Amino acid sequence: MAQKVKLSTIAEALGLSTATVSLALRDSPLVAEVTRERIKAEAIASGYIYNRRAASLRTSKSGIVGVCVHDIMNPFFGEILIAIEHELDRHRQTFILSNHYDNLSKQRSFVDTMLQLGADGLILSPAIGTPASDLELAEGNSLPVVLIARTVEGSDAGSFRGDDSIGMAMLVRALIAEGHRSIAMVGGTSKTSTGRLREAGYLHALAEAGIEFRPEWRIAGPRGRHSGFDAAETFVRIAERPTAVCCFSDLVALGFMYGLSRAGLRPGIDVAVAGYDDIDEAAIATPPLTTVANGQKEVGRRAASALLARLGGTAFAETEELIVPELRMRQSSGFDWNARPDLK
Amino acid sequence: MAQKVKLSTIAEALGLSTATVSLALRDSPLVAEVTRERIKAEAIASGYIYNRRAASLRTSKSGIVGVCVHDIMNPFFGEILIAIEHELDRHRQTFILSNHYDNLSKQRSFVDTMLQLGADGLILSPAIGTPASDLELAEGNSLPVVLIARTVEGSDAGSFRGDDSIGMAMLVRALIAEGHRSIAMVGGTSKTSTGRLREAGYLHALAEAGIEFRPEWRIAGPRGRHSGFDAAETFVRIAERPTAVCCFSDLVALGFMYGLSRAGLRPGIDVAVAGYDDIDEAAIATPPLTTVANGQKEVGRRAASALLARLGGTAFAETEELIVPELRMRQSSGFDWNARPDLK
DNA sequence: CTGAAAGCGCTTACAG
DNA sequence: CTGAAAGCGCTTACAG
Repeated sequence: MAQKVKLSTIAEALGLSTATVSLALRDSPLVAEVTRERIKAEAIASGYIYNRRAASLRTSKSGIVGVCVHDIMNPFFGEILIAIEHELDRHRQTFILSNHYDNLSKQRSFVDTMLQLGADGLILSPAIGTPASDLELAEGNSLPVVLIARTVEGSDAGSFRGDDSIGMAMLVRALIAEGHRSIAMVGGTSKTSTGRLREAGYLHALAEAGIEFRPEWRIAGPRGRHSGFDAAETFVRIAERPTAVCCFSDLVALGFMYGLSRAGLRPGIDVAVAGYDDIDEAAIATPPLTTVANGQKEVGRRAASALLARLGGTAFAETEELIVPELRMRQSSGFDWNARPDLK
Repeated sequence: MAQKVKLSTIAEALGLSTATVSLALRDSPLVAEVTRERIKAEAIASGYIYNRRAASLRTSKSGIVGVCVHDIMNPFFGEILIAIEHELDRHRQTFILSNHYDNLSKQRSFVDTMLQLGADGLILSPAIGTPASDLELAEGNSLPVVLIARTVEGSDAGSFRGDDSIGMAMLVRALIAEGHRSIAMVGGTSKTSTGRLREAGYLHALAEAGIEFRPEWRIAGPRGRHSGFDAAETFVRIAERPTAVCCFSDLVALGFMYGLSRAGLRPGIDVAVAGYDDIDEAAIATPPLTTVANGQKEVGRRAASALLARLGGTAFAETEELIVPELRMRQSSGFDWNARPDLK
């Protein structure tokens, strides 16, 4: 390791030119097979390390895809990210992952870094308040952008996600079918498209069934486990407590169920609870969580494929059709009417 | 955005040299203030994007730090990563995050990519089976490595982590103090230093109290929520069922508690359960989880500081001292002896 | 099938 | 305080 090994080191050792070495290392048919083998052997023997920065400077391709979401620790994104990773790996793209925590300036500095590194593409779950011009800045500097989970108003960047309003409406309809006439919604914010659409689905299903919505049923805000937990405190203080609660996400629902228990209420018995996303944990939770499968894997796979197609210059291989949500009924919504004879 | 703007574009527009522009943009005192302001204004006006690849090729500094752990979705790592991110952000280093899923060849390809991109440093939670030579390869190519959570035998790479054996021993002693004489340990593997050390602490505390360890008490393997859930099935089939269980991690414990409930046993009442790590969720879980605080924030902060110090050429600012664990007693370990009169 | 030469966009001594 | 020139390590036409 005394001296850094570069193409020219190999070339000199073998009495060849750097051009030949470069071609051989990338399996060009232009180089005779014997020569290629000699070169590869020498590269390994000498501990050669390919300098991507130099190559990238020359070719203006970096093999890097940037991925930025609110929170990589959120299992919802985790499942999407695994699918993206899988897809990008297959195409030997390096991916750079980051959180923006819904902080616009963090997201901007990420996009900036990607621009500076010459990333080939971007997959974004846009931070709250992302203006279309931010996406145009990237696109304008030949950095294609694909969106996941959320949309950005006024932008024509493709977005891959589930059908949030339909999904939430399906869920609320199912709760109504179980006999519930007072249903709260916990979590989510109107600042995101996801929040707006799920709330719209909730309100739509209520209206459709002729149930009059009451403002105190809507506890907006929570988007994580901890804030879901805290929301239970607000919930138990509602004068005429709803018999069912649909949450913005599974994470919120799981935290909310912890909060109900803490308050002495049994989820699934005293209060019906439902989540959204069907993350891995939902099926094993206590009680198992009723939720809506939101196609995370499909979202990740399609977004990555769409981006790769754009990089390859191919026409959009993937459609932007919304992924159709599926209901997962489990015990958390199995409200026990016998426990509340007053409501019968 | 018609033509790509580079240093020379700005230089020409202003009738200056690229050298001056380059210096001005990096706030060199060598450039007169008026000139600097003119240059900066022009850079912004023209939409100039700094090309880091070019700069990095020239300076052989990339401003990139690679971070690779088994699973970024694991909240244990999540908490470490936040601390690392915070520390690196302050020093304007870009960090590239990746999972290796304890797959050695994934880890190798990550290290390789970092080498190719000319990363300045690496923070690694080494995959199972990582040989010291893998770390030497990186170091030998001037890529400094700092370890978190685990150690690598035969390597002198600094490792930042909690004192696993002491922590687990403390926990088991506490369970013994509550009156338990039969304590199982669920999860973890002897293939990692963490697994070996926590098991050693467990065995040590038993021996110390004169309790004879029984092989069926040790359910090795699980390291995630789902496998913790599955382990409960094995646990309930133990002939003389232990009254307490200490788990390899909080994630395992949380899954295990779900599993116990599924099997009809009440965690904290029928079986005392404890975790390890004190992740955020532990305190709000049902029941709240007894565990050991493992200093994730401190691990992340120290590891990042140590790496940055090495990059800066400073002597190691952070010591490699193990972080002292702290007990967090909560209700999950509050076994109700009255529920099992046979054991009194 | 192989080589010589230019150039990607920066930064860094070195002059002036 | 500013400029001319070399060079980081690749790849890519272009010759031969």
